[in-house]
Amino acid sequence: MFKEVRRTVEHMKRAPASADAGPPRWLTDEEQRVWRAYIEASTLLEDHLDRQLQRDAGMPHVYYGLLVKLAEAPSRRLRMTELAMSAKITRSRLSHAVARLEKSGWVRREDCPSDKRGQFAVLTEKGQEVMRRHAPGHVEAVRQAVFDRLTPEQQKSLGEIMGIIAEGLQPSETGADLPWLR
Amino acid sequence: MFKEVRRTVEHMKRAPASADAGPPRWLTDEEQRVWRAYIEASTLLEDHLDRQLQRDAGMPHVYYGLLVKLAEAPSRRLRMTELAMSAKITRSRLSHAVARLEKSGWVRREDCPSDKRGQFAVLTEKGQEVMRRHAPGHVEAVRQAVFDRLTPEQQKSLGEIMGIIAEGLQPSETGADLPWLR
DNA sequence: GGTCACTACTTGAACTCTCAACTTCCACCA
DNA sequence: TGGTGGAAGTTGAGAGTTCAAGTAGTGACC
Repeated sequence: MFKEVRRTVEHMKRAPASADAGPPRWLTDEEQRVWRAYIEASTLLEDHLDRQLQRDAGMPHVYYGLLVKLAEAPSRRLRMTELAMSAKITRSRLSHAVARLEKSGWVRREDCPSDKRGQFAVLTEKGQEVMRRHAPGHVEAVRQAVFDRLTPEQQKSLGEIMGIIAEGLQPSETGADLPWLR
Repeated sequence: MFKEVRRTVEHMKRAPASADAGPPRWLTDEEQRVWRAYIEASTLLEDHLDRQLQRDAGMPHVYYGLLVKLAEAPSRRLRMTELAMSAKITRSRLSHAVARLEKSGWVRREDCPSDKRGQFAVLTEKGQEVMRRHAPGHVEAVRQAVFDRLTPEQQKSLGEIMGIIAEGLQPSETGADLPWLR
């Protein structure tokens, strides 16, 4: 992915005032193959699941994920920020999403009694019904695209690898740039 | 991810006229952990790279990927459909994207001499310049988020796994629902 | 050489997401 | 008790994406 760029860059003079840390650590050919495979698979997979869910359930994959989180939560309700955190998205994105899910009748908002700024997103009966109806199709799509194609070792590996990457992107330090704190 | 849904579904009567193929093959707890890790990592990673590139280079990650493809291509030009195929996106999405990249001066369109319906997307000098300037920062971001955290075995594994998934999502059959044929 | 199915690409509207305000409320502390 | 800084959530505008429909050109067949 960076080969041709490197060719262009390598004969370039280092900018004198540049405050970077040494020469760019380009990806090796093998690393490039891995990275390309990742980009292609994740692009195709997200497209595939979005399309399946949009067609069958009338919502994008992320929105479906929000309903799942709510279904898993005690009393099928979660504070907005908790939900954003759990879905790894910004509160703004969530606000818009919940507005739309509310319009579809699958989620409703409730005020938080203990904190007047707070809002709960609550899965409605209609929301549960839509999940019952479409969960099987969705799991099947995930299976076909991912689990049916991987050996148990590869599945284990995938979980470990993605766990490491996810962890690395949400450092515990204060001031970390996490979507739900933006 | 599907546990609570299962709980709701399992005591449900099978719809008599349903034309599905047997009971839903729910994900096991372990599969759910893997899937959740994948969703979280890919969400966070795409957010991270989008943000880095938007801040530094003024474009989203996908658009940057298009410039990379063009930089790698002979004469730094590709037919629209080839580019869409190589980036795994729809031609419509690409049309809009190229329109924007053209407005920024990083890409220009050229007519195809041999097929009057055809268009080339061509990386401009300004486009090459923007890549020279921002490739190092982007590679560094990818390294920090992914390669620096994985062992060589994990990297190899990741490449194989994502290769399998990508392959599975672009079957060679005619009539396959591929984004760039939509 | 006419027509017809198909290919290449674009377009506009509806939808989603980002970014930067903005409102409201909480917690702390003087 | 009355600031004040930060937290919770929303909003609107602009950017990006999808979907369905459109234009225009190709090529194969009769």
